[in-house]
Amino acid sequence: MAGRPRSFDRDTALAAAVEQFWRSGFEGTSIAMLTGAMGVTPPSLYAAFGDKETLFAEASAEYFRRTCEGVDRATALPTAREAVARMLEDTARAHTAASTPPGCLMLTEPRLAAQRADVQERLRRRLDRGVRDGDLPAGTPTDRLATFLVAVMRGMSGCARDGGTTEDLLAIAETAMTALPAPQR
Amino acid sequence: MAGRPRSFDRDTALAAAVEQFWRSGFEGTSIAMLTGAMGVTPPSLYAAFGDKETLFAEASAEYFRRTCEGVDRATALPTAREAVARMLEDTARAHTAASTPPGCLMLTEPRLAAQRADVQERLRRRLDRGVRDGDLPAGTPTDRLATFLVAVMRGMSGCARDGGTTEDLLAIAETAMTALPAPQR
DNA sequence: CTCTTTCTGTAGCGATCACTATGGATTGCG
DNA sequence: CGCAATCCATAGTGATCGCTACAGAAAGAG
Repeated sequence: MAGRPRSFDRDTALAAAVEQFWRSGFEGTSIAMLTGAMGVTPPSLYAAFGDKETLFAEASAEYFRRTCEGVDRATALPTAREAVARMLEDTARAHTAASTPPGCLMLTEPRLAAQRADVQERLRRRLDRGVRDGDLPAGTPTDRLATFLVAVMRGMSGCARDGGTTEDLLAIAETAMTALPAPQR
Repeated sequence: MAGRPRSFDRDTALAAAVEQFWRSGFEGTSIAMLTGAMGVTPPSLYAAFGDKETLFAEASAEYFRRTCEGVDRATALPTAREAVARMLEDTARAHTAASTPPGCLMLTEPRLAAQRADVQERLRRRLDRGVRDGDLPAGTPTDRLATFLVAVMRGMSGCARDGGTTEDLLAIAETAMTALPAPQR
């Protein structure tokens, strides 16, 4: 029943694919780049991950999973203001980390609009909770605010890809924070 | 001395190339797509515009020229606040115009970082003038503010590419305006 | 008209794209 | 061991990439 075991670690190879797609996007990444980065020959890649689209779906899902961990940690903070501030700071640092490609795969890749909408929705729900908790004034347009914040994070990603530093992105984050309505008193 | 005249209008063909690059970016646009959109065969394209990089340089320069017209109109407004508001509104409408592809070529294309830096610099200079005119408080971090505003516009472009409406982008613009320091009194 | 110059269309160049057929290598099971 | 199952490496599929050689068509100069 059991055949020859595969000679590479699937999770390690997937992580390499994530980084490659992160760096070059879906269209900019060729199978040859993937096999090189993953240390796997084309037939092994196709046997283990399916075609390029399927591999990208799995890689972007893994990326999204990691992203959501950070988002959940941020949204767990006591106030909406702290949650948003943490989220923007995390974004600034993650997009400019030396150990990973600049920018954000999820915010850059055209075909990941659904993931972006998901994050935006999580953000909006946290803002809604902030309104209920009194962190934000009643009547705060949480939907518009969430749309704005996702746009800002997308801009941060682009800035990082253009060579922007952590400080540049943190400055954007701080400036964006001034758009949050002051807490009700 | 004079040979056979070319059978197409160079400016019209260039405009078609601009739109094609605008829609699909540099890497996403093939010569076949360009020749199709421009109504020109490959040898004519190469004779009139050079290779793909050269054509893109000319097309993006043309796009940039049009963009700067709008930027200049906005920066000519009497106050920095009006200038920024106009610029963001123009951006919201331009990125969602029905007659052109969604989003912005200059803000989306990775290789146009120099043009982005140029616009950011123009914006910063207008903000500096605002400080001198008293439109903005003394000590306003105009450089950080300009970086922020370019990031927001880039986010608006991405939002438009994801299907965002003019209203969505105008909401982002309005929210971003609240990050501008109140005028000195 | 001929000659030169320039443009146009066909057709195809080598390279790379995503992807796979084939055959040998490596495992567990009996 | 033999057998079935699974994976690996070579090599190559047709399609498309950016780009161009070639030959015919259309203009002015003489």
